[in-house]
Amino acid sequence: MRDSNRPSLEDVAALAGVSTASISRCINSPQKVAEPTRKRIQNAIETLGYVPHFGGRALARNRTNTIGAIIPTMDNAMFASGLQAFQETLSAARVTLLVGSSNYDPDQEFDAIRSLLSQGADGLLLIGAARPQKTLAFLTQHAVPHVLAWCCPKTGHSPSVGFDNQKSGHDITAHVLAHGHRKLAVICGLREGNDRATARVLGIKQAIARQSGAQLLGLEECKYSFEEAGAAFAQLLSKPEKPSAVICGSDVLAVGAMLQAHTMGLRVPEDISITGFDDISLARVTTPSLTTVRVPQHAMGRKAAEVLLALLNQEPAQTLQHELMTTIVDRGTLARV
Amino acid sequence: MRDSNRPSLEDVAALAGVSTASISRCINSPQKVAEPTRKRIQNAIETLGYVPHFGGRALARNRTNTIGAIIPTMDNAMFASGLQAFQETLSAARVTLLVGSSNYDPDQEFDAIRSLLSQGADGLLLIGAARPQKTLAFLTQHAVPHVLAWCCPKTGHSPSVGFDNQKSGHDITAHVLAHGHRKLAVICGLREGNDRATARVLGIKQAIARQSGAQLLGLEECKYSFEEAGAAFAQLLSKPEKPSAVICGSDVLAVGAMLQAHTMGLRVPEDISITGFDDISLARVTTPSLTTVRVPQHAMGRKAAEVLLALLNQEPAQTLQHELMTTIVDRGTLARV
DNA sequence: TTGGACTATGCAAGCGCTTACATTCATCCG
DNA sequence: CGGATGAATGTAAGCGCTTGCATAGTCCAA
Repeated sequence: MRDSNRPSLEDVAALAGVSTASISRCINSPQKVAEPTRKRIQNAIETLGYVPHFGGRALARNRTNTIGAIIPTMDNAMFASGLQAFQETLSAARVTLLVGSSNYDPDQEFDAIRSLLSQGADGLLLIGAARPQKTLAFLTQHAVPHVLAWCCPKTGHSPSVGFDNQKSGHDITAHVLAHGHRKLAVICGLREGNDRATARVLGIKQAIARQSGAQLLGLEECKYSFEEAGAAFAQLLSKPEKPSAVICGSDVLAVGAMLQAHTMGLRVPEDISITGFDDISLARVTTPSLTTVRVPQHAMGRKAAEVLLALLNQEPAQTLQHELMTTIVDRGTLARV
Repeated sequence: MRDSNRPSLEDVAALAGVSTASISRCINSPQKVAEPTRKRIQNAIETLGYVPHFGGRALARNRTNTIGAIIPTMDNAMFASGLQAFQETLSAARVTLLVGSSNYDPDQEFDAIRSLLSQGADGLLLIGAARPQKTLAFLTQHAVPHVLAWCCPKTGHSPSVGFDNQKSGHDITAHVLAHGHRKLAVICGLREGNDRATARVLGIKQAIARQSGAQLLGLEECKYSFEEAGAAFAQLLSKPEKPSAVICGSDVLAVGAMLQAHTMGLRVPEDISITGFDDISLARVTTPSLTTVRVPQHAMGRKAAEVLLALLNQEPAQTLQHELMTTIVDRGTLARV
């Protein structure tokens, strides 16, 4: 069982002629070891190519310096740069990132949570606030340090770093209304179990309700793919009364809609306006480029890491909810009517 | 030190009235435990909410069931879906993914390798084959099971799953030449330490060399950003002799070039043809959509995971180098001349 | 009835590291 | 000069789990 190749503390100790305790101290708090001994130990470590054994360390310390992130999927630029920033910040603090994905499925998320914890994650990054009771109970029972991101829950006592999806949904809609649109339609992601999508739609509806004369002609839910969004768009435009603007809950949806509009021979924004949400790189690239809501992904990822690290170090938290601001990026897909 | 909240094997054993060994067996090889005992143990586990301690397990088994992936950055769709497939495949095998990033910097990669290994990674996924001697020596010294992806090295004895970057570069260039273009220019990523970018350019040059009358008017290297690619494009077109086609080493570069072309009032492909590489979702979205090289990201990620898992399970490897095929996706940015 | 072959379970020795406590030794002050 | 002080190092007890081996029980064939 003992892997003869791998040097252990004991081997280093033997070579350096000190006890294992000194080696351990030399690695973890060098100032506790006298200069000459330290040098001798360093040498021994180098010659043997010693790397501390993770299991032993984790067992003794009861801490792994590992943090898990569970995101719906990496295959959507929506989370990519946030996750990248998260990882970089952790890495700077010598903490490693474990990744799991949920595919927007609460059960898969639950599995991933358990899996990452059983892999020793000291804490977790989770997307959004809504989850089944079972999951919440589990998090509570095991007292899992975690932070919620991409959302900004007004209730609950989990720390969070995110933005107000509802308000942002409201804002972009108000912006569309301010451009004179009154007949609106919406394409959003599947809302079940997805509080961000739900909140965005809520905000959209709210804004519409507040504007006299404005009406919501239709709302389609679909997965975050160009194809499904295209189909949803076609569906919305198949009705007798056509919207003048389609508000989308994500850039991917908006681009899918634009692609479909193009296929249908509709000009954007002359024949129909379309807005997105997230401001991923896609948004800059379409013709015309997409009017959308910019989400501070990078800042969110970094901040989430900071909050989580502070949590693990038992640093007193100043604030529980960190709300970042979104901004509307006016580009070319929203016309005045 | 003992975290009183967390139940240990011993607690479960006490509650179920069996020895810790039985619990362990019940978890790891249930068939070794009699039905009634198993039930009793299951119950005890549930009531206590027992989760095996990672450190203890890792120490006893000398294995973590964790695999590390080090990619240049997650913030580029180029790796996203490959990584997602990789993660999903691992997850199905109950293995967890650790992520590190290198930012295309060999030193950062080396750090990440050490960091992930010290975090107990049983194996590694690395992008590309070229790395400094120091890194190679480290991998050898520690006998790190690893697979290289996104490349297809003809030499070396590391298992790999990828495609032939040079051949693909050659192919897309031949395709451009077949469309009658003779005056070409290239935008590629920074080649130092990036064997994929290097190989692609090599293939491009090779194809040009093989075609009489064809010439490479210019080559610009830059980071994978729209802005830098745009600048590179402008630079290429500032020379007295203009290319009729610009071959780009990545879709991001190609899109940056297209954006810049648009700014400069050049029509694609009427005034200038542009090709990409990778076929990320961006490529479908531009107007016109991008003619590019499709890289089998998903298949590559899945296969890489399979190979790595087999490696860790000491399964005899049939093949060392898994070469997947790329295909040219003809869309709208390549004109005939 | 008895012994052999199994099966189910327990015992206890690690796995490699950290750390509280003990020991040693040099230093310094009264 | 003796003892108090404190720095440097060693000793050894875990941390929670796995697993080889020992033991106890069960069943069946001779």
